[in-house]
Amino acid sequence: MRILSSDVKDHVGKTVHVQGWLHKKRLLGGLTFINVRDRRGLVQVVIKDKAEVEKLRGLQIGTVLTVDGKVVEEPRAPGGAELHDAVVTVLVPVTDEPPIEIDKPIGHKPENLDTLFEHRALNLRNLQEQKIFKIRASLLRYIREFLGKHEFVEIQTPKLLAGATEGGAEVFKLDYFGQEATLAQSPQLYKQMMVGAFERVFEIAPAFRAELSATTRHMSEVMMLDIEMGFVKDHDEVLDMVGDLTIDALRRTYKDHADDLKSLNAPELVVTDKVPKFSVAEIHELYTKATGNDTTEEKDLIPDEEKWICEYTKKQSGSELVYAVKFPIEAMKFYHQVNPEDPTTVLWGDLLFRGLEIATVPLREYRYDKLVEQMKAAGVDVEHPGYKYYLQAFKFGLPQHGGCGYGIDRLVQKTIGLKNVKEATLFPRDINRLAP
RNA sequence: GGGCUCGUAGUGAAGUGGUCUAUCACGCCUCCCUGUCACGGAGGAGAUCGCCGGUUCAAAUCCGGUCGGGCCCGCCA
Repeated sequence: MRILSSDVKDHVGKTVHVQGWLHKKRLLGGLTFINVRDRRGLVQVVIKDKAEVEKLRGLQIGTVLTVDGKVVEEPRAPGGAELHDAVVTVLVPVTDEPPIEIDKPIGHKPENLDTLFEHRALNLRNLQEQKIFKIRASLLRYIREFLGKHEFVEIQTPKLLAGATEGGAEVFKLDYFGQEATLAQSPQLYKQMMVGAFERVFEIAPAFRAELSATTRHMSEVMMLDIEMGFVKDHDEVLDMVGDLTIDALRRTYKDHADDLKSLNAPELVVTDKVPKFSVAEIHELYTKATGNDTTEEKDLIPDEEKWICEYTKKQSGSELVYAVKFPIEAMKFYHQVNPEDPTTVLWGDLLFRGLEIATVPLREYRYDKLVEQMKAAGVDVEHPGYKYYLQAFKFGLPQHGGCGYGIDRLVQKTIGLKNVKEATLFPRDINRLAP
């Protein structure tokens, strides 16, 4: 029966069978140490028999093997135990030298990332690199658990669309049996329709954007968390739900992955029980006053402002999370709700974390006539199949609702403190990478 | 779409007109080594300096083009 690396120490005195990959060889003459890697980590094997060592001659890191050996308690061994009197059986010999080293921490300098992604399948055999994606998996689990507890139904919506989208980002176009289709840049319209069925829905799925952006925070394929909830009394209720979700997921991650985060040099988490809110106008004013760089005419926040307000809030309120709310009407999309208390702004908030926008959190226009009016004003063809069925949901009754589009890759990036969003992505897609 | 930058063994770096017949570290190969854990020691192989053209007595080094990266701005579910 197979014993996993982390359980070896529980079998002192017994002979156990481990399976894994050859991770490291250290030959010291009459004594050889090898590390075997499995899904739990590493186990150290001590080999004295020359014939056993000889089985590994010419075999490279990555060789798949089994080891049968006696578990010996040994304070000098990592984990406190190791295998002795080992019998090695090679299952899949690897003779080619790997193109990158996998048993040492791999540098994430920007100019080296291309090499890492080129050899991603091997690079992810590095235990340090794996931690990023175990943390990512946990974040997603905590998010699902939070939303499940709050009675959100997880849905999946189509990614092949009939051309129309809610506007904004550039879309990928493709041939669909002779007609033009696009790849979804967001499940926006579908999740709103589903409020009419389930009240509260969410989806975790890829979204595709064809922008020619080449920055550390953009990719062509991103993992989006989309949430939509009905019967909300105001914008704050939506902002708080998304804020609470984020705080909960971050706190749990920092608790459960404390060691991993530390070894990845993640910053200390500084959050409060509620995410502080500033209007865009307030941020422009504060930033202009503090830096002398006048942004009061900007419709959106500039990247430097996003960084600045995060640092400001961390200092003033002890929160690395902050909301920018009440965006100017010039920036609105047709599905946003205009602020009834100030028609020059829309009820739309951006959630910022450690200097980066990670989610947009608006309240939707739910009144059919008002929505049609806003769509027409935006130049949208309301008879187009991409919009017709969307409007049907409103015509037959949708309550006031709001939600968010939330960048999972960016959340992972910022949680760990990675410089580039692509480092938080298994196989990133950008303007010049489509493989592996 | 605009701007700025970088391409040197498998990997990461040094070298920015001549002493470069290109240096170092890791990895790889051979040998030595009984407590390694970035093991140590001795030796060895491995690079037409991204590609094309130009300037020059002389180009990894300067210039132009090209291909491939990176970073920022714009744009942005």
